[in-house]
Amino acid sequence: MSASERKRAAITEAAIGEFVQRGYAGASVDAIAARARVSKPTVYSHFGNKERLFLTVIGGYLREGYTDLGPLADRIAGAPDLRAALIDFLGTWVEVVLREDSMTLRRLVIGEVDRFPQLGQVWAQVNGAGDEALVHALTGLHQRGVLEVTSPRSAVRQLTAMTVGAAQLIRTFRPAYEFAEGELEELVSSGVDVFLTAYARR
Amino acid sequence: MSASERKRAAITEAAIGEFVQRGYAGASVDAIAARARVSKPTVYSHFGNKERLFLTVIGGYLREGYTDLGPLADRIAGAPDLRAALIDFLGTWVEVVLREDSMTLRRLVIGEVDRFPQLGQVWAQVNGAGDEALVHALTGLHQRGVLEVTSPRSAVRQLTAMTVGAAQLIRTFRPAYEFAEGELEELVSSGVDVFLTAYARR
DNA sequence: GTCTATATCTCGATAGAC
DNA sequence: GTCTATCGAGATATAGAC
Repeated sequence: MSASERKRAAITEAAIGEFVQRGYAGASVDAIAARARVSKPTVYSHFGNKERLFLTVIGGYLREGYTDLGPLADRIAGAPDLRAALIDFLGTWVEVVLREDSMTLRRLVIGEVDRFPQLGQVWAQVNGAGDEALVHALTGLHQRGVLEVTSPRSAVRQLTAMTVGAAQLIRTFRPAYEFAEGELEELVSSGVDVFLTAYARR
Repeated sequence: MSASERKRAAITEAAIGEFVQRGYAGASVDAIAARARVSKPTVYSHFGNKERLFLTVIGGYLREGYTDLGPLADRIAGAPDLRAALIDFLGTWVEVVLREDSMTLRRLVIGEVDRFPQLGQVWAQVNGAGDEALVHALTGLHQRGVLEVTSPRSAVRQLTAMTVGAAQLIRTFRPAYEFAEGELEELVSSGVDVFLTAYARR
C-alpha cells in the first residue's frame, strides 16, 4: 500500500468517526485532518470537498458494514424446529442492529437524508438484502406446505417490523435504554408466535 | 399580545423552520433572527443561547404537534365491525404520521438524539400516548371475550409496528417514496388481519 | 502528492447606546 | 427590551513551495 493510499484510508477512518459523532454540519474538515494526521489540502486533494467526502465515506461504510444474514436464513427453510430457527435468526439480526455503532450510523443517515437522499437509497438497498433472504426462505416453506404465505414480501415486512423494527424503534429515540433481562427475547419470540399463528397452514 | 410576545412567537416559528430544514448545527442564529425580522440580541435575550433555543422550540413543537387519537380509539372497543374499526384507526394514524412535516421533524429529532437525549424522551412520551389509547381498547376487548390478549402492551406494539411502523420506515429513508394506489391500505389491512388472526379467541 | 500559510467568510455571543 | 456594531474563534477552501 502506497503512502497516498494509507493517508486516504486514515482520512476515511477519521471522517467516519467525526461525522458519526458530530453529524455532517457539526464535523469540521480541520478536525478530520488532524485526527488522520494529515494536512487539510491532502483531504481536499483526495475527496474534493466536504460533501463528496461525506457521501463517499459514509456510503462506503454503509455498504461494508453490512452483515450478510443469507447463510443464517438458509437454515430456516429446512430446520426441524421452525419456531426456534426463526427466533434464532431474528435474534441475531436484532443483536447486530442494536449495536451502538449501528444505531449511531442509522441516526446519522436519517438525520441527513433530507440533504443527502442518495444515502437513504443506499441504506434501503443494503437493508433490503436482509429481507430478501427471509423472502426466499418463506417462499420455500410455502411451497412445501409448512406455512400459507401468499405474499412473502408482505409477510416478511410484518415479521421484521414486529421484531427487529420494534426493538430498533425503542433505541432510536432512547439510545441509553437498557432492555431488561429477557425483554428482547420475549419481544422476538412473541413476534414470531404472532407470525406463525397468522400464517399457519389451515 | 405585547410586542415582546409577538417577537418571541416570530423567533419560535423562524427557529423551527431553520432547525427542521438545516439541523441543529446547520442552522444559524443569524438566519433565524433575519427570518423572524428581529435582531440577534433579541433572540439571545429571549432564549439565552442556541442550545436552549433549540430545546425549547423543538420540544414545544413536538408536544403541540401531537394529535390526540384517544377519541378515535374509544370507538374501537364498541364497534360492530372490529376489523373495520382497527383499519380506520390505524389508517388515520398512518396518515398523520406520514405527513411531510411529521417526517422531517422526526428525522431531525433522531439525528440530534445523541446530542440532545431529552428530545428523544419527549418524543417517546408524546408517541406513547397513542399506544396507551390502543392498550385501553384492547384490554376492554379482552375482558369482553372478543379477543384473547394476555399482554395488551406487547400486542399493541406488534400491531403498530406492522402498520404505522412499517409505513414510517419506508419514508424515513426515502422521503420522496410514493406509495402506489392502495398500497398503504393493503399494508394496514394486512397488518390488522395478521393481528386479528393471531389474537382471535380460540 | 503533500505540506505551510493564508484568504475569506460565517459562526455564536456580547458591549453599549437608546 | 431592542437595536447597531463588533469581537474572537473557527469554518471551508486554496495558493504556492517543495
